[in-house]
Amino acid sequence: MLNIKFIRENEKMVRAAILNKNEKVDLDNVLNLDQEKRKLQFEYDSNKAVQNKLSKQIPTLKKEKKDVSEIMNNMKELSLKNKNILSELNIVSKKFNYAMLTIPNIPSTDVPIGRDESDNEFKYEWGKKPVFDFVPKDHLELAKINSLLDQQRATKMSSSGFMGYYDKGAMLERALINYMLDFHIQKHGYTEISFPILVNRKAMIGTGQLPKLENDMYRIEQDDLFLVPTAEVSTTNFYAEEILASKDIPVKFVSYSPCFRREAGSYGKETKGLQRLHQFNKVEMVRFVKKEDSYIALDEMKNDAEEILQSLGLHYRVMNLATGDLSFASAKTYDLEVWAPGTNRYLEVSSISNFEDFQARRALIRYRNENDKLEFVHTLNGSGLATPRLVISLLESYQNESGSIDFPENLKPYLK
RNA sequence: GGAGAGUUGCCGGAGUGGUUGAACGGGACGGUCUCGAAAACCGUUGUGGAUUUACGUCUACCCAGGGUUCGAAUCCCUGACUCUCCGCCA
Repeated sequence: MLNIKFIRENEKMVRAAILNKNEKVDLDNVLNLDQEKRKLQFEYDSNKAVQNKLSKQIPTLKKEKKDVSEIMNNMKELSLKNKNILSELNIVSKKFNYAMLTIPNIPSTDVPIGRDESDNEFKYEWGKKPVFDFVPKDHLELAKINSLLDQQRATKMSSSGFMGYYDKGAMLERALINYMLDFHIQKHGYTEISFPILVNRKAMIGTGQLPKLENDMYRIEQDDLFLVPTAEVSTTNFYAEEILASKDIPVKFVSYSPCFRREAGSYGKETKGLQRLHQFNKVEMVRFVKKEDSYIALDEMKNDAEEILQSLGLHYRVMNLATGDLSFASAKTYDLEVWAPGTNRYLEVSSISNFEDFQARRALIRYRNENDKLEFVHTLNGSGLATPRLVISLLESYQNESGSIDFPENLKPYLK
């Protein structure tokens, strides 16, 4: 959520952000509601002031045994009038609050302006594409040869878009999760947490998935709970409605969770095999930092994620997302795209984002600064990493001509 | 799922209709005292909104949302959560 005062004073910038992010928001409506709300608030406050003042006189007058019937009658009228104003104010406030939730965050100044992912800016790459003296197979062929995946049975018991891992495949995935968690905990100083993957509406609004993406989320109607699309939701909401002491931040959390995405309308879009699933596993990093530190933290987190890929010897490139590809809540996002030689594509395995105070305003996460003043924290998160595409890249990068796989040394202790 | 108890400020805890943003105690912060510290004493100590150049003023908030009333932390209704006991259960 943006600060309404900021919106009033920087209307142009907000309009540009909405346009560049391909969002459809009626900003005029927001500004009108804001004005109307303030007008009603003023009316209510000044009427209430009169009412309170008169009301305080009543007990004294009564003690002096004076007749209060006339003043009471006047008060009745005043009170009724103000109640009407209040109910109007409540209606306008609700509309205003909702409208505020539909305004996206403003992209940082060094985010390239562009329509979609084709405008993402290439920053740099690490390693080289592996060279094979045979035609590399894609991960589905390799999985078949080694009996690692079973999509048919997953679909049988669930529905399309779900994947099953079998034998060494299941072990590999579990190994990766543990490997990455240990890596971030031991080498990068994160604290592991594990919180519900079924969360309420408020939490989903807090991190910005709602109201925009309701159709892309799995929802338990009976309880109005949502399956998280990422551990970001439960991890960032850890501190919702709390005030942190200056000494308690920065906070660095890492959390593993399954992630659920309906991906409504994305069928046929590079969905083969492990590329795009309704359910997948992911290790997620989240940071809470002071506002002046968030861009340094963003770079650190990008490195944290990169080191996983480096330690596994996988070639990848780093992209600075263009405004049109940036998520609703993000101010700046780096994507790490790992190379998959058999699929012959770069695959996104990590998004690392700085939300500045956008999520903190929604979820009400604040801290006391050195001067004891309350400030909104800056929140960040980054995948570290998502397993399915990492599995694709590992299988395809480390394949032999026979179809067997030689996993990197670092992973071997986890594969026993 | 059944029965009961509760939810007040940083914490403990009072407050059952009127000047209560909230007694009292603790903590924290500032000051006096001291070579320094402790003790003692004095003072300060919430958040949002509106308005103001500013000092300030007004308003809202005692789990949330409604209601009664001239007036609600206090009465009524609905909901959430916590605790205790019983049932069920990995």
